Amino acid sequence: MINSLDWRRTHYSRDVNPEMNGQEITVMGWTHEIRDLGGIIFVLLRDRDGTIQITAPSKKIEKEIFEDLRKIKKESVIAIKGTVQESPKAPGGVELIPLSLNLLNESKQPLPLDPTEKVRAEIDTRLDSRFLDIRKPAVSAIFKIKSRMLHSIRVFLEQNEFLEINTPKLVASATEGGTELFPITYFEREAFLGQSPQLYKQIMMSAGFDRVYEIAPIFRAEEHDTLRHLNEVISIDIEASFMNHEDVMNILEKLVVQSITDVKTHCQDDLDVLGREMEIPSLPFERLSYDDMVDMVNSHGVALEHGEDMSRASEKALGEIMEGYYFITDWPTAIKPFYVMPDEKNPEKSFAFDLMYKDLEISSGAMRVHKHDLLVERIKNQGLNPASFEKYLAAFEYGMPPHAGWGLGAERFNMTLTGVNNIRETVLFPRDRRRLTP
RNA sequence: GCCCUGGUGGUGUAGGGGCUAUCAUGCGGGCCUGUCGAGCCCGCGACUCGGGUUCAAUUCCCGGCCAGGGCGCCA
Repeated sequence: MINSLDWRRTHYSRDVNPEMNGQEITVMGWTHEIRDLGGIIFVLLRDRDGTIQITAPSKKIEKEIFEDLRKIKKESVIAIKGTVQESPKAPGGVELIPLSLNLLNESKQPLPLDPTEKVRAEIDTRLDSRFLDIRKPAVSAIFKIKSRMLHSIRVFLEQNEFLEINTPKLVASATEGGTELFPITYFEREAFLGQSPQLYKQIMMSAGFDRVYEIAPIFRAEEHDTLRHLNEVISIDIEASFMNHEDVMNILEKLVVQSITDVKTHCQDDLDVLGREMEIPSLPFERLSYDDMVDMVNSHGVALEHGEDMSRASEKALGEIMEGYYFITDWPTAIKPFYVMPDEKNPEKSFAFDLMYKDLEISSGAMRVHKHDLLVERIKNQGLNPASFEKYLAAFEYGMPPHAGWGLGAERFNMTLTGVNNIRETVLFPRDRRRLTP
């Protein structure tokens, strides 16, 4: 038996088909299952995209390979050189008859969880041994979809003339208000992990980059403990000049539809593994005003005052009424951040919107205040100190164009694509209230 | 942060004041040439921690730790 990487993979399991009958190939991966029937051994070799059956009849292969094969432990890393054999009895109508076996690395036993899922493990156990958990097709499917989702979003934004930017995640100020920040030590000073690229992407509007996007982590030190919050998530942010809230809503809904279409086209196998039937939503998404939303929630038996932010109960009620993706618009100015532009005709209401999927908020955005004096007034009204926004406010004094933007939660969007109900499922190594490893 | 529930072999579970602690999967060994949740036989492996009640605690009580669920928080 060989034990070093002096071969190279010629095919992934999914590339092998019955038409390749007789061809000699090399596959590499993990031993998913081993069924030793005495005179014949079946090994399921799993790689990134599937499995292929290695079939070893004792009479037809070298005795040494046969003996080595029967000793291999589950989840070991192997490479097999073999001959493709068309066979109606094999899964997928094709199997590989081994000519040579290369044990690249043996796995310890017993395993901390079962990658074949005969016995399911709890999320906590799974996250502790995430490397093994992700070997399961139903888990890796989520991340292949996430990869495609992010790819399609980048393609869409580039097609629409957005420039990718990178803004700092180490920030000085804890004065943006709202969420709790994670304090860190920055040499002799205190600093924080960034909660949002909001202020920086707005500054870029003044810098003349009139369409920007960033896909990057944001950090929030909230002690929340729910299925839809984490302390580190990926935010997909855009900001665009010479646009209002309607313009960026149009961009957002088109982006969502294009991304769904792309995932459906390229990740059908992964969607199948997840048992996910994807429908491509039609455009435009329904626009529901905040006031109408409150009335609908109330008439569904859940109390919500006009002017109040949504409770979980009201989100759930709305999720029972509304289908798929929809916007909530015309939010009360008072419950939105200072940089959101009030409607000049009715300053109680703002040009802010949320994008919902059933009962889950996946994005929020707005047309922004671009006039310096109004912005200062809004900062004061929210009990914040304009002095701590000095560097941000300066960008508004020398030609800040009107602009709008939004932030889309990558994991929450991924949840709507994959149908998983725990946001932890959509992050390789999630960070929540208690978990900081692996 | 609040409320509820739980913590039993590697994993997932049943149970319960004293009995060899149940089952599945797994792991180790054996048999088996078409398995595909393979099958059959033999074996291995566990009561979260501290304190209390009791003749006796894995079981009851209190506390800690950890986890699951719900809510709150989430510019």
